[in-house]
Amino acid sequence: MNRTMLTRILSNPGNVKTKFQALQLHAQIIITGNTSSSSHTSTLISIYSNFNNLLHYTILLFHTLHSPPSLVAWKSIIRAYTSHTLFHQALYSFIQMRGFGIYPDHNIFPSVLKSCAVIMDLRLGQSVHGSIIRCGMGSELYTCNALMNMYFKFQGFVALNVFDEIPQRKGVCCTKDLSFGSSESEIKIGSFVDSVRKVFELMPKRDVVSWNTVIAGNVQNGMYEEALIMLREMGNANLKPDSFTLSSVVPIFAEYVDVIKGKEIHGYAIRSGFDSDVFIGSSLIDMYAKCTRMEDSLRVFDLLPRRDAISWNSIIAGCVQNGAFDEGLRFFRLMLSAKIQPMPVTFSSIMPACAHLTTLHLGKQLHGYIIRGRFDENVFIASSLVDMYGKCGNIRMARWIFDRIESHDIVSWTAIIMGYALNGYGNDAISLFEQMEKEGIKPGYVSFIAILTACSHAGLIDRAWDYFNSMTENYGIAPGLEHYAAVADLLGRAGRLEEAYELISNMHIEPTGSVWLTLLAGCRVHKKTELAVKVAEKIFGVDPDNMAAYVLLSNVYAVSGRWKEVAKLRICMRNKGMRKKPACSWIEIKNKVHAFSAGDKSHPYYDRINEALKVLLEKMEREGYVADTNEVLHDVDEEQKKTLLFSHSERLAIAFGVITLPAGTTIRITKNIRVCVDCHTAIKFMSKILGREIIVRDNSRFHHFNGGECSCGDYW
DNA sequence: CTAGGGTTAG
Repeated sequence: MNRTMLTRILSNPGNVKTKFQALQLHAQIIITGNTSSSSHTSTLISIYSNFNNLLHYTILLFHTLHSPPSLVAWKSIIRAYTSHTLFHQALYSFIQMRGFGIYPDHNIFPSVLKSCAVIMDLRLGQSVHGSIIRCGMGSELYTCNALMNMYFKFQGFVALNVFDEIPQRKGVCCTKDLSFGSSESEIKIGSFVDSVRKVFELMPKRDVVSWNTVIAGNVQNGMYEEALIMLREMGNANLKPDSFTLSSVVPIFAEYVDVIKGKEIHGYAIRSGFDSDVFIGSSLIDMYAKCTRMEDSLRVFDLLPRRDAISWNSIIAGCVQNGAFDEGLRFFRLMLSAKIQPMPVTFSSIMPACAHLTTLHLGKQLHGYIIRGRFDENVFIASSLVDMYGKCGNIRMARWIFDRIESHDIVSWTAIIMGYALNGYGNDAISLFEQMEKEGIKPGYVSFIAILTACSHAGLIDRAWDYFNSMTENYGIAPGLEHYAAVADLLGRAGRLEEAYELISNMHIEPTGSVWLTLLAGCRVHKKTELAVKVAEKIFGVDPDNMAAYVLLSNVYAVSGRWKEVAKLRICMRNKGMRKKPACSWIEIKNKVHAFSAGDKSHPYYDRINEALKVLLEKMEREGYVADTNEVLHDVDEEQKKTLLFSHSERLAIAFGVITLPAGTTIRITKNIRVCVDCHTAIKFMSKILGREIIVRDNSRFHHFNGGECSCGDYW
């Protein structure tokens, strides 16, 4: 190859199609001794920068330039850095280029603006905008699109309240190095949406990307109505929504829980042939799931021709959010066997399933996976681990992980406080809450649920009122159903039933059946039949099929011996097709869950369990245990009542734990309804006699039995 | 030759 041929090739760099050709060309330049020609080298840099894994050659060549790099060379190196997500380096090169007095041309600005947007350099971004205007590029289509995108990213950044961090985020980009723009320009918080509007309005021509950028930006900043207006205007401008538009718009209807509108978009996507798009698919899966339409969600997932990590995340999160925990776990396993790498969010989505199922072994397994994948430093994941261990009753592990989180945010604080609350350590929860406030973290809606739960489970009425009032007065948070329920529950169980009734009657939002239900439970504990009937009527007024209310009311009647009423209720329930869910307890032994229901004789070890219970009972009675048959709500004689008590599901599960687990280890069981008074007393005796910790999780909390005491302080 | 999208914990 001679010089003329070389020049011809280099004058038409678009002809270089493969990496091999590029390398060959490089060799030719060296062979023909043309290395000192900076125009040849610049062309080669630009050729190299088009290829993905030739970044090192690009950089190397760039630094061998003898004379100051040309605009082509600068653009190539900036483009190469940007495409390798090395945004700081890209911006540094841009600033250097300006330092050489070289004027950028229109097609370099989009990359520069993107880099500013990614590394959140607000100052440089605005400064580049100034120079764009001064270069007369202020109405160039691509540049304007990139500008609008950048300003929307900035807006989101400001909304996150992390504005203080900006000086540290400057990185290598020091504004003073810029030879253009006002280096000390003030950043006006909240003006970024206005900046977008200005850019958008001044655009002489807008394409689909312009509209998509504005629509997506509005959605990401929570301005849904504005986004929908823009969608309509886009149509008026005779531009058809594409797959990008649709996948930005679908999340709006997920947020609005508007499945009708969501389906409309879905239909449009199908008609336009976008329904196999992974992006749209994922947002549709999420939208249907948030609208509790899991069948539709699953169908979209099944019909996707290609599934990436995000489609898997969406379906897993959807299942878990809708309470289909086993299904969620199934998809998680399928994801792993489909060889799709889980992402940090995957764990955050699946963890609540372990927390709800209290499958500690599964949670531990996931924790192991997280540590091996080095995901454990992610705050999201750490918080969900704290939550999971707290909800599985392993408060020590929850605390251990909590203490290892570098900087605690509101979510991790709330998770640990809730952990202590559920496990009956009300005072620890309160001192953590105070510590959180001291460290300047403002408690939010959920934090108050946690602290009120803590007060409720520890019987701290005055503290609860203090927090309940301070929530509105000091933090401007209006109490929601959960807050009312926690306080009503506390008052109810403390016997202050009239006060609870007053509270619920004067709520600023309409009370639901479940709020009244807490009071009904209080009536049952304190045997207040008249009030119970009144409360039950309130419940059936808003929620006629509330089964828990039927069960509680029938228990209230049973306590006061009104068996006729009990029978009437039973018939009523049967007519409504309701069946009382049988009491059931579980214990996990060697990763296997063993379930027991009261009087259940089906377990293969039944004889040994029964024997163990008998031995235990003898020892308990010697220690002073007397069976309390008051709580047996069946119209039977004393002896039968005792037999019924002794075969309660929690006792069977504990006895099975005693005969299978090594002596001294903790026995953990889960029960689907509240543990009864007599079993609570009995388990206290058991923990003392056996000299081991027994942890019982019922449907609302944990009981840690140790040395004859329970963490709930007999208050539950 | 440069620009835009989906999933997340209490």
